[in-house]
Amino acid sequence: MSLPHAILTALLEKPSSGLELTRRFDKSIGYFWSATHQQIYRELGKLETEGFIRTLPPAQPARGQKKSYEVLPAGRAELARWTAASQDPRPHRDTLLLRMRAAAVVGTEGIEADLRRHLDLHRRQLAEYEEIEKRDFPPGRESSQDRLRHLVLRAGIDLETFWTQWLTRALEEFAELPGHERA
Amino acid sequence: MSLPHAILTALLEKPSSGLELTRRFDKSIGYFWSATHQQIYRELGKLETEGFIRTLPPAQPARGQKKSYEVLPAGRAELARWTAASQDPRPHRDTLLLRMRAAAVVGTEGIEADLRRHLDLHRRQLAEYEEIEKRDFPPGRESSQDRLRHLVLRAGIDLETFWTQWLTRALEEFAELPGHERA
DNA sequence: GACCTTTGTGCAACTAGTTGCACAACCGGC
DNA sequence: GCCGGTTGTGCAACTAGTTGCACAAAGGTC
Repeated sequence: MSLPHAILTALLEKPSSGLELTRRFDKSIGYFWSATHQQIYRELGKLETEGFIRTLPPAQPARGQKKSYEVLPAGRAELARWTAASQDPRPHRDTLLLRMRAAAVVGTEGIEADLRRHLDLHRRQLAEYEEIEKRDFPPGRESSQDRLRHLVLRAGIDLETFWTQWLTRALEEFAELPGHERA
Repeated sequence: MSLPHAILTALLEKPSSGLELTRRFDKSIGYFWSATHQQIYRELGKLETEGFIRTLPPAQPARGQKKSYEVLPAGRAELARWTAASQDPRPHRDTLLLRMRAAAVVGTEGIEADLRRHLDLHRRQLAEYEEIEKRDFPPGRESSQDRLRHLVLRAGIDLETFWTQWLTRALEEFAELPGHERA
C-alpha cells in the first residue's frame, strides 16, 4: 500500500505527467520503490478519483496528450497521515540468499558466475549513488529537507557497500571450497 | 517465482509436513523468504501434481491428518537448475525509506517514535542471529554446507547491523533538526 | 460424554505487482 | 504527403502474496 504515497511524494516535490513520474521512478525514488509506467498510470487514475490529485491544466485532452498532475490539500494530508502512522517492517525477500542456501544442498555448480555479475551490478550502483552524493550533497550547510534526503541516500550507499563486501567474501569462500577448479 | 524453490530446499534439508514447514519458515529460511501456511499448502499441492515431491507415508489420509513430504529426483533437478540459472536482482522496496523521503516534504511529525520502534526490532533480530551464530557455527572446522549456510547468516547479521546503525544515525539527525522539542 | 484447546490442513476472495500489447499525437526526413 | 521513430497514455490478463475463514482430528478436563 505504498505506491500511491510514493507518487504523492514525487508530485509534491514537483508536479509531473505520468511519463515524467516514470522517469523519476527509474531514478531517485525508484531506488527503494520501483514501479512501471502501467502501475503509475493506474494509480494516478485512482488518486484523481479519490480527490488527492488533479490535472494541472484545467483542459483534459485526449489519449496521447500530456497531462500533468498536482497534489491537492487532501492528498498532502493523506501523505502526512501515512508517514506518521506506525508500520511494521515488511519481510525482506532475497532470491540470491535463497539460492545460496539451496546451493548448500544441491551444489554450487553454476552460481558463481552469477555472483560475479551481481557484484558488478552492485559496484555500478554504488558508484552511481556516490556520484549523486558528490553532486547533490556537498559538505556543509544543508537544509532540513536536504539532511533527510541525504540520510536516505546514505542508506542506499551503505546497502550497496554491504552487498559488494558480502559478495566479495562469498567469492573468496568459494575459492576455498573443495572441488573448486576454475580460477 | 521462488517460493516453490524455498520449499524444495527446506524439504531436502529435512522432509516435513505443511505445519512443520510453516514453523521452519518462521525461523531460518523465513528470514529472507517468508511465507504463510496458506501459501505453503497451496504450493505443496502444486509441487506434488508437478511430480517434484511426494507424500512420505504411502497412505494419504483425510483432512486434518498429518502429511509429510519428501523431494523426488525431478524436484532436486529442478532446484539445481533454478539455483544455477542467472537471475536479475529484484528491486528492493522499503517503506521506511519511502516515509523518510515523504517526511522531507510533509514534515517529520510522528515518524520518530516509529523509528525508535524499528531500531528496537532490528536490535532484537540482530541479537537472535548472533545467538544462532554462536550456537550453530562455532569457530573452526566447518563443512562446505556449513560454510555456505554461515555465509547466509552473516548476510542477515550484517544487514541488521546496517539497519541499527542507520536508524541510530537518523535519530541523531532528528535531534539536531530545527523545531525538535521532545527529548 | 460434552466441551475446549491445540494441531494440522485447506479454500476463497482480495490486493499488489508484472507482462504484453494497443494506440494516439508529434516530429523529422526524404 | 507518407513513413518511421519518439513521446505519451492506457487497458487486459496474469502471477504472486495476503487475509479471513472453515473444518477435521486428537487430547485433556470436569
